[in-house]
Amino acid sequence: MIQNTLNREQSRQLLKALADPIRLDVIHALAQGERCVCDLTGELNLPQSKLSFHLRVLREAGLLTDRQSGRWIYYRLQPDALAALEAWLAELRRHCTQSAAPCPS
Amino acid sequence: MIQNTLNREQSRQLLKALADPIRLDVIHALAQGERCVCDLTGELNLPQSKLSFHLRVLREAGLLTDRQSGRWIYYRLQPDALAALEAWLAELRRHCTQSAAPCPS
DNA sequence: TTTATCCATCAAATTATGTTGATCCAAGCA
DNA sequence: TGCTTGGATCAACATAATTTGATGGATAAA
Repeated sequence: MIQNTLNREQSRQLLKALADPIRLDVIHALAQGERCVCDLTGELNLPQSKLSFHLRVLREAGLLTDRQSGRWIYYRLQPDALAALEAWLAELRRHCTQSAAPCPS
Repeated sequence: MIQNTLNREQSRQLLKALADPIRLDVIHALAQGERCVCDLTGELNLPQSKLSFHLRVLREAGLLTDRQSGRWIYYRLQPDALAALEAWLAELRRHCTQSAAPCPS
C-alpha cells in the first residue's frame, strides 16, 4: 500500500471492502490485535467458508495481512491502509466548504 | 452526524455510501466546493435520474447536505462526516499490531 | 502411512444494488 | 393562467455481491 496518495480506484477498493457488516465485525475483532482464523470463526460465530470469503476480500484490498504457523493462519490489520484512507478523507475536507456561484451562469 | 464516535452501523452507512465509483466522482467534484445538480450532471456526464439516485444515497448517509435556491439545488460535502470516519479509522489503528498467542490454546 | 484438523476454493442459489425511462412536482417565466 | 425547466421518484430490468454446502490441499498427530 502506497502511503500517502490513494487514487480513486484504490480508495474505492478499500471502502468497498470495509462496507459490509461481517467484514466490519472482522475489522473490529482484529483492531484488538492479531487473531487466528479458528478464533475468529468462534468469536464471530460464522461458518468457516463464509469467514474465509470475507477475509479474502479484506486481504485483497490490502487491509489485512496473514501469516501461517503450522496449520493455523493468523490475520492482522494493516495500519498503513487505514492511515492512507484517513489521509484521503482529510484531503477531501480541505476545500469542500467553498460556496457555489449562483446557478443561471 | 455525531462528532467523535461512530458506532458500527453508522460507519458502515458512510463506507457503503462512499464505496461506489460514481459516488466517488461526485465526492471528488464536491471536494472542490459546493455545486448545483445541473453543474454536476454536466461535469460528470450523467443522466439526471442516475445522478439523483446517487446524491440521495450520499445525502441519506449524512455525507452531503443540500440547499435550495429558486429552482436549483446545491449540494456540498459535510466535513463532519468525513472527520468522524477519520476518527473511527484512527481508533482502529491504535492496538492492531498486537500479536496473537500461538493457537492450540 | 492413515487420519483428523485448519483453511481455501468453487459452483449454484439467493439477495442486494444500480440503471433506465417515464412520470411527477415545484418554481418561475411568458 | 399555461409553459418550461430543475430535479426527485418510481417500477421494471440488469448486474453484482453474498451465502451455502461440498470438495480439496496442507500440516501434523496417531
